[in-house]
Amino acid sequence: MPSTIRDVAKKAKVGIATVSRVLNNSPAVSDETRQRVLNAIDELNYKPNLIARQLSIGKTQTIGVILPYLTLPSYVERLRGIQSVLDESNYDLILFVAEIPSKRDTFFEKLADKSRADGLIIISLPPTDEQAERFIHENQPVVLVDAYHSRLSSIIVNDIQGGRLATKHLIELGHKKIAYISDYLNTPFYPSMQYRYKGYRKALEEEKIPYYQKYHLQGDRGRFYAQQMTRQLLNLKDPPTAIFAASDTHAIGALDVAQEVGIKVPDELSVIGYDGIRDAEYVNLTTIEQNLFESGVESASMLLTMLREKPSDVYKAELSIKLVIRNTTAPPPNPDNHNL
Amino acid sequence: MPSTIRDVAKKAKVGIATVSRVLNNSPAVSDETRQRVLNAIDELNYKPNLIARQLSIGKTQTIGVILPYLTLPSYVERLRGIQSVLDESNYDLILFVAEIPSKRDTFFEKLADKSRADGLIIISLPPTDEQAERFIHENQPVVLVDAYHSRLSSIIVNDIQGGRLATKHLIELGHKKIAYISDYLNTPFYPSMQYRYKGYRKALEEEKIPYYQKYHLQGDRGRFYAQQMTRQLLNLKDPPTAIFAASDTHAIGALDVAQEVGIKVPDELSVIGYDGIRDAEYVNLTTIEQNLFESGVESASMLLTMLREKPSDVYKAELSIKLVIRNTTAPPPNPDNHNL
DNA sequence: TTTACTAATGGAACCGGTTCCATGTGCGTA
DNA sequence: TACGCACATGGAACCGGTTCCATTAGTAAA
Repeated sequence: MPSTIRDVAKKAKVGIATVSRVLNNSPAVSDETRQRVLNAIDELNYKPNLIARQLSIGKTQTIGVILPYLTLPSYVERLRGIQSVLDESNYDLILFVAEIPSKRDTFFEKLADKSRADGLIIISLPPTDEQAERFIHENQPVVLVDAYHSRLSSIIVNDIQGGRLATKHLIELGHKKIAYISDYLNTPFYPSMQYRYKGYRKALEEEKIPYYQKYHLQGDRGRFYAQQMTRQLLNLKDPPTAIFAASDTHAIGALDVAQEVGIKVPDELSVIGYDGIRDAEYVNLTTIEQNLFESGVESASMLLTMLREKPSDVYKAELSIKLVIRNTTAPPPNPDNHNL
Repeated sequence: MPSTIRDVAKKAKVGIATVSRVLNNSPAVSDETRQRVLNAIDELNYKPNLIARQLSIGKTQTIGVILPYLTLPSYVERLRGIQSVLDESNYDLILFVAEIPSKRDTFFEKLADKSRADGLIIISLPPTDEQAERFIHENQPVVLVDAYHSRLSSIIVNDIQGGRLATKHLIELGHKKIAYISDYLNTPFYPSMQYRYKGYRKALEEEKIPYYQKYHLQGDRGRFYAQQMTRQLLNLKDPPTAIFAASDTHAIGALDVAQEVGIKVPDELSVIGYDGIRDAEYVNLTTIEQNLFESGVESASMLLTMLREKPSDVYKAELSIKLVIRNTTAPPPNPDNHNL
């Protein structure tokens, strides 16, 4: 029913190759012929068939994005960044949400070859060596965000550094009883939680602050479980004076509980988050800000560059982080712990 | 480089048609032949080319989703619902975010014909008559969510009813000074805000509560502007005793300000939201809950049904809403306004 | 005037699947 | 024994673009 390039060619009394040239802005067409073709296109209300074009040139003009969750704002922020770049390009975005680990493997498999997407952006889902090998073998360009593999390009944040920075901030304020709450550290998703934890341990060690097992809690993902962990911490005989939450979502859960039980933040309890989601600003949360939106922008730009230039090496970029001090951290309540 | 159906045919010593039959589980292949083909596929590590298939059958196996923002949780929730259904189907999801109105038109135009997607789900972006006509003419299946057009299928919420319900709840608690805050009502996005407002007016009228212009504020989208509007309301000489916020995001902004200026919710000020996003539960917000995730599920299911059954009529579904009473609404402070 | 080169153009092959249609084989039935 | 039919199967055409290559015309150089 819809008209094809051959209809246009017939109407304009030219060959199909010429129509194709006009469509692709080839200079090798005379102005007069071009105009005839354009008129014919107009009259027939012709729209080129994208699929046919894709088959012919062997590209999908599509970028696949794979991420673990849509429920957490940090992923959505990254996605927004990606989307904003792709929107300016000729690439469409297909979205895959791998809420359970088996999906991740399915998606990796499904997208390994180029038949669905010309390239992939993978957020917080580190591929196995075997999977990475597959991408390389199939020549499928991949950019990892918040995940790392030596053979693939990536945009990462120095989470050890970030964890250290957050913990140091609390130590400098005079805290000694510093808790760390996070997702389960051994999940395949969100490996950065582990690095943040390493940074936490490192800072404690450097500053000769003892580490207490009881101040280190892990739980299921999300604000609700962060609340539970916080309750547990605050119920200790010797509760922490500060909580380093491995994500802003965790931190907000901690703030919920503080408010609920009437503990004043930051006077009685300091809370520092990590990520820099929008809500962090709203609740005035001190946090380690990694520019999430920017990480999406960077990853998409990197991938587009790779598609354009087909580099033989992988790209590695590290995004900067910064400590943003707001109103949820302060020196601990008992003055004998203060710095001078 | 990758092997094709002809390679497989050669290896298995069969015709290409037979290979195709095996790929498509046609019963018209003998077990023995089928096995030979499967072995060949295995040996060659053959993967069918999706694009070629799409061109051949004239379908993209892709659903386009167009939504205005990724910044607000309500859209993301709907998207999640859509995603969860599509994930179980053979359809991929291409995402288009129309942050500015001109993008909306571009996307509508780009996706009007079937060359990029077999069907569309459009969230909160009502098409013009002309655009709707275009979809119909191109035979492009469309499901609108939180938007309405008589000639297109849609999943809507009775927002007038919802606005009425919220307002009545406040009135029944004894409030007479009830404010309404929302986005600008005349934006092309999020037309439901208007209906909620109508419901608000209707309830006031029915209960013979006077409407005051000063209690009706509009502003830019988002929590921040909701905060501003709330400050403005609370600074009135005769401030409202209750605020009906047109979205939970607005309501949360209102709660921020109440806390900031030390006004107790719900004792001194009642706040009711609308939507039922996750955060509403966290902050214990009384709200009109429309099942956002469910609306996504429903729209995707509807679209898949349409693709399967090619109905001549449009589908219209209305999702139910319910009042969820939590801890942000209570009778107004001065007792003389109470019900008996 | 012939030759050489460039510019504009058309036809055919190709991308890798699906599917229509023709062919061959084996079996039951008249 | 001949006929008809169902079942497997293969070949070719097709989907609608892109592109290689050949052809023609026009112009500058020899």
